[in-house]
Amino acid sequence: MMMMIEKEDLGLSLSLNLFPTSNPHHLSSSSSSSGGACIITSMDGKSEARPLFGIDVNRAEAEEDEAAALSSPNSTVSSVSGRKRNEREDGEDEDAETSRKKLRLSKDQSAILEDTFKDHNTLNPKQKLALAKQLGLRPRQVEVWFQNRRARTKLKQTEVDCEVLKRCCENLTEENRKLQREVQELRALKLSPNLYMQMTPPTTLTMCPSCERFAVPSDSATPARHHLKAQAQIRPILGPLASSAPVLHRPLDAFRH
DNA sequence: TACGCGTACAATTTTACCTCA
DNA sequence: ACTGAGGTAAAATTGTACGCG
Repeated sequence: MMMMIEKEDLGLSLSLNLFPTSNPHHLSSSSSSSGGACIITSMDGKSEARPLFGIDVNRAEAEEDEAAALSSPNSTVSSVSGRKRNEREDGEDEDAETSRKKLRLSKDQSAILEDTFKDHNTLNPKQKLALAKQLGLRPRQVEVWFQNRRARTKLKQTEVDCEVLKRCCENLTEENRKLQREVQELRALKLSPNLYMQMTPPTTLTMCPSCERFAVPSDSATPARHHLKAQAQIRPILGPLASSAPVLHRPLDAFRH
């Protein structure tokens, strides 16, 4: 499974080239082969007669779709209502088996689509039509590819965002742990007053840049708004323990008891 | 304002292909 | 070597929402 995941990384749908073509536009299915078929022997040993590029579904209406793509850009589902959309193809109800054969894009097709997607992740009708023509696909297929590609991109981005948030959460948890320890240490110091009087200020003692005073327990009990803001601003200079805002003055709460 | 059309998107289904027992 | 089950990615479908003329 891992191999597959690597191979298909980020939807770079580089399918196995079952239809090796020397022709860059390779679409061996183009013109001459429309309606033709080849015998495919798959890895699992099955052999089947399969239209080149699965264009039984695809190729048949390519031309009429091209015509329709501009005037009534299609192809798109919402414009087909009233009857089942998978029946719209051809009108004639050929074998249900072949009516939804899935096309596997060739490497070249995928590469071209990817390149185009890099430039713009949506297509206007003219671009769609041109690309479809270039690839020997139906405009609808190009459209679907872009839709799915956008979905993959979004999913990937969501995963990245999730990972960032996860790390952020871990950092905050760790910092919280450190601050809790600090609180405990300060409490322990408070229990021995002599030591407490001689101690150096705690690392989290903050100074308000607007009034230039150190925050003391009484201040922090009813902090003015600008104090809170100021503390957040100067926090970065207070050392490694002070790296995130949400728990700003908590350690000082320890002095209240 | 209602309506039809075209498009994008989310969710889902279907298909092709891979790995492994 | 062959086969079927299970899993994954991606092509395709379906339903919905939105903007525009």
